[in-house]
Amino acid sequence: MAKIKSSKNTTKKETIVEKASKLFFEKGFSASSMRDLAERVGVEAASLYNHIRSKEELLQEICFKAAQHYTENIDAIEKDDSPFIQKIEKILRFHIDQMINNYEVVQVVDRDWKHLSEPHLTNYHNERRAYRKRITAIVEEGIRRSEVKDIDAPTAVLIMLHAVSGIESWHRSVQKISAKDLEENILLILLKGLGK
Amino acid sequence: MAKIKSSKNTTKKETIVEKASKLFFEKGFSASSMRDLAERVGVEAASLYNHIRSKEELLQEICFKAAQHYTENIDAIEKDDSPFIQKIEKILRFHIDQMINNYEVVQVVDRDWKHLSEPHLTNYHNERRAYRKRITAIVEEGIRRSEVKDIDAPTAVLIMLHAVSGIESWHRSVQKISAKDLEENILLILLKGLGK
DNA sequence: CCTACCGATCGGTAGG
DNA sequence: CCTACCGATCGGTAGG
Repeated sequence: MAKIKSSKNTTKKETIVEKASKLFFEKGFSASSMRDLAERVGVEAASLYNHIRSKEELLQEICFKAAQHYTENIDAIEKDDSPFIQKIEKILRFHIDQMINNYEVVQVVDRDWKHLSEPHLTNYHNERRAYRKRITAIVEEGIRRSEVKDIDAPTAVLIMLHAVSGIESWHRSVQKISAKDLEENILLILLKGLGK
Repeated sequence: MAKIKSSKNTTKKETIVEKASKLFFEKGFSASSMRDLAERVGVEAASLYNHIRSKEELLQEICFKAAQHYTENIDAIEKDDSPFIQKIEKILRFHIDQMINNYEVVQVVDRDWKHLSEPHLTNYHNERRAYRKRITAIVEEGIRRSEVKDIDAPTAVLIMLHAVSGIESWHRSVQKISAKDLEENILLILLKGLGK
């Protein structure tokens, strides 16, 4: 009776995953119930299972789709032949953009990926580590070429990725600066530092 | 029969809160059950309720104790009459220390404070905002005195606090640098930037 | 501190 | 896509 709305370009499953991203973002994966989700989608809880296999499959979709997106970006940046400090800038800009425009997914992945079950948990963990290693390699090459300060590269990557994850709360801030100003401020801080 | 171990300086309740911090850190607040916790404490689930009122009270204890600790630190830093860039450095060092030595609590608070119920949720939210405002004021004064770059202060605070939260995964890293090196690297990156 | 137990809610299935 | 329902587990209480 109450059918799931989905335009030509999105399947019903995609609609469910999208609603699930927002729900999980708001309540966290574990505290979100399939009845919660069903209500937002506009059907009975049992009906969801015609489109998905389980609650966890939703988390899998969210995590691995995001991982794929990240991998595609780092692929492009590695091929790029600009200076390494610019590669780092591009990585930062990508993550800032993601955090501004796709923050529900990014936050859910970061906060709840540990709730994946095996073998997905190990797979995801490996993808995550591989991704960070690729960024670390770029930072290390930047150091070798004297484009980047002589710092511990893994630490720098930790700082870069987590600093940007803070932008999530920018969405709720009262005196909001523009997305563009936010991006430039973050780049200035991370590339040039707070001190004068 | 199976009594809760507690040395002279810790009450049974404190022992439970400590075990709860570790459990919540590992599984998240919502996915942690009181039966999980009871097993770690070494008693039956029902016995926990002789020491605590509810599961949520544990989260309250964790969140507000941490908040108090943060407030005490910022109190001291405000009284301090060193240059503002050094105040910022002290704030960073405090948070780095917390993340290294008290990471379970810090992570639980950051990830799960939203699961507090009213009026605790609003109280905690206000404390959090007030704390950030006090740091923002310090950054702004640093800018006014030309000790800090002319950046958007609220953004700088977001970056500072969240960059440091990334250290949590340092605990699980394979090639671990020392805590001291970690701290100096983070300060170098945040105060002087990645670029050369 | 434990045994025994409660009502509520969970993820998910059967059958149409 | 819904109604009806299942077994499991949840936070928490009564009573000793």
